[in-house]
Amino acid sequence: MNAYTTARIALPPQPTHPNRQVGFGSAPVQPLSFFAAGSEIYAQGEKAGAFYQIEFGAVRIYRLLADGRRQISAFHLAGETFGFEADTTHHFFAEAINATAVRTFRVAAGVDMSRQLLPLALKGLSRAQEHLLVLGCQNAIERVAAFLIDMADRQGGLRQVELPMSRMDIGDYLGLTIETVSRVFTKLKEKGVIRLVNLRCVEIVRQDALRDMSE
Amino acid sequence: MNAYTTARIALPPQPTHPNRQVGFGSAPVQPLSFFAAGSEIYAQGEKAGAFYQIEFGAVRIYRLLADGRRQISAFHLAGETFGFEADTTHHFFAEAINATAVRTFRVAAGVDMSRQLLPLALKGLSRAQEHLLVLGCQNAIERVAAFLIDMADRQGGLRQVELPMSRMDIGDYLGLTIETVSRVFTKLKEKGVIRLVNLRCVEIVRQDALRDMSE
DNA sequence: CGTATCATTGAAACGTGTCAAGAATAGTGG
DNA sequence: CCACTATTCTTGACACGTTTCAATGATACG
Repeated sequence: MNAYTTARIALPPQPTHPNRQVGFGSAPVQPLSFFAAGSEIYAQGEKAGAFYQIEFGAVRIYRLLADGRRQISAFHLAGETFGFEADTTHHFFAEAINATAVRTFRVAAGVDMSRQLLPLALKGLSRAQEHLLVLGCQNAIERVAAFLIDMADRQGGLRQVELPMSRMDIGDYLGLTIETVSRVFTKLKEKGVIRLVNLRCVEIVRQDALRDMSE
Repeated sequence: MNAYTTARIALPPQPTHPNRQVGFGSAPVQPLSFFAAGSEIYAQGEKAGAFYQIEFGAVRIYRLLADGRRQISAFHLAGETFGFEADTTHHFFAEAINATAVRTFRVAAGVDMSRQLLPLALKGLSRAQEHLLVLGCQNAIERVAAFLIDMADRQGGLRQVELPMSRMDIGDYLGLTIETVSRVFTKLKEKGVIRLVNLRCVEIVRQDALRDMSE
């Protein structure tokens, strides 16, 4: 058992269904599936064959190395889509970060979804490549800055940015330790670039400065 | 002018055409285009709208940061396909590493290529995500080991692996400096895991050991 | 209110980067 | 074909950034 599988519940709309078969099979209506914070949406090695759109909440997509190191390849927020694979098998884990609802779209055998999936795949590819640039070239400050800018943009460019994930998640996404992430937040705060409204909410005080830092 | 744009020629089959319009427009036949070592196939910001299959040679796909740092997001070898984008614009540079010939497939306006492109996009996504794991979690030795294993697998799993790219290219791909790449090669050599046949050719002496290292 | 979890901060260790020199390789012209 | 030159690669010493380890502080939960 590891820290990522804790599943606590206390949710918005409906009671949560840890059972992730909810909504599968009944093709036309695509009902919602609910996931508690930390619960698994799918696992590496499982059979793929559906994609998921987030109604509310947030999801982390990750892989594990044999020794437990974790790389989060993407976060997905409300409105975004994830879960399609090159293979018929999932190569990643998907977990709800918070209380999350997803709409599941099963791909029926024999039905060609290329037209719908290609833009999603290309979007994912584009994001992954952007992330490669960050991990391959940038130092801790630049990585955190890029992350905050990205989160802000995806939340409509508001000054207040919600961070649904923990420092550990951010670290595993950016290839840094939680201590380094924490130190960078402190440094950005000291420079007056951001303000920590609370642990999970950042106010971007000087967006220009942050953008400069992110490259 | 930078080191990456040197274009020297002395080629296999036909005379090289530095003009990369060769083969475009003439839809049905898809003739070959030739590129000298270091020459550009397309640039960031250019209009996209085609994809390319490598007949022979090797290609690097990369982005640049404002200060000149370069992230190579992928290498492509003979038989592989690259060049499609989420957007109508290229977000990357593509350069021939060596003397290279590519077959260009123009996507005519209004024609739906989703069915053909989706598997390619998913393959690219899968590769990018694998690479993310390497850059996000692994140290220098693990990165180089993973790189060599990948190159070996893509060349049919032979003991002798050709490395068409320079140490600088490898470094920019793995998020390391050329010095670190060089030191890791030396260390792997000392451990008897690889043998440097010459600068651009590695013999994998103990594949098991290398695979262990790559994770 | 007490306890577990998560985040911050500090000091020291480690790995990789930087800078500089020398060796090997490839390309050029006699 | 050989020597000359430019480029690329290797190696070493040192600097720097990030990680590790450990302790303290803040926050969420029962």
